[in-house]
Amino acid sequence: MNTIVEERFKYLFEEELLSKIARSGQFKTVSEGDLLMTIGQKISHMPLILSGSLKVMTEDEKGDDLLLYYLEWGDTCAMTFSCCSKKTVSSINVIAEEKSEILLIPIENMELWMAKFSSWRNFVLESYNSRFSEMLKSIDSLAFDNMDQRLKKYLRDKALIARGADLIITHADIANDLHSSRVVISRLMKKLEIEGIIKQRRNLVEVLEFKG
DNA sequence: ACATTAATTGTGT
DNA sequence: ACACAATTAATGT
Repeated sequence: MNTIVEERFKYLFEEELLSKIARSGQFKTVSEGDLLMTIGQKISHMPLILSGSLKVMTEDEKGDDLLLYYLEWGDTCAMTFSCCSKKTVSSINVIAEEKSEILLIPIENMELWMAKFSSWRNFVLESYNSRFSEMLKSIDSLAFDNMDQRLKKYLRDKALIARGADLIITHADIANDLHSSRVVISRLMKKLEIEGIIKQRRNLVEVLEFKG
């Protein structure tokens, strides 16, 4: 497992940090649908994603899930970072999108490494930044309520994560992730199909844009 | 292979 | 948003 940590982060971190990561990190594999973190839970570790992808969501008052963003390898959870200085509970749900390998780092190490390693500091800040701006975009398009854009982005992201154009998914699933209703998704999907952006059969969406 | 059923998708109001 | 029609996949006989 040392090897996979190196592979992923060799170019980001110096030797000393790499070995500390490998030593203090707790390796874990999760399979699709596994819950890594739920709202209200105390945060004791921050996850580094080695492979696979995770889905980060909040809940609204009604308990509906709202997708915030995906995490892929090389990412870390920005929300964890914002919580780590104070002892706070999670305000998000994190579930595995697919079979994934992660490394759990105790949050005590965060502050330590932040002070000691500039590469770590950069990594965390960078990650925090990009997640933050992604969330801003999400909120933006949510406010303007143009589902078109949101759906297209969703499909693109999804195809990227699946590393392929074929998504095994139903309209209802999409509607849940996007906080919309199945009917409007169906209508938009129909449009996209006519526009030649996607093709679909039952339980399958092909994103034509993503093909070699 | 066929019929039955369930789940997904399409459409009009 | 709702109801219903049409289509497709899953299952049993």
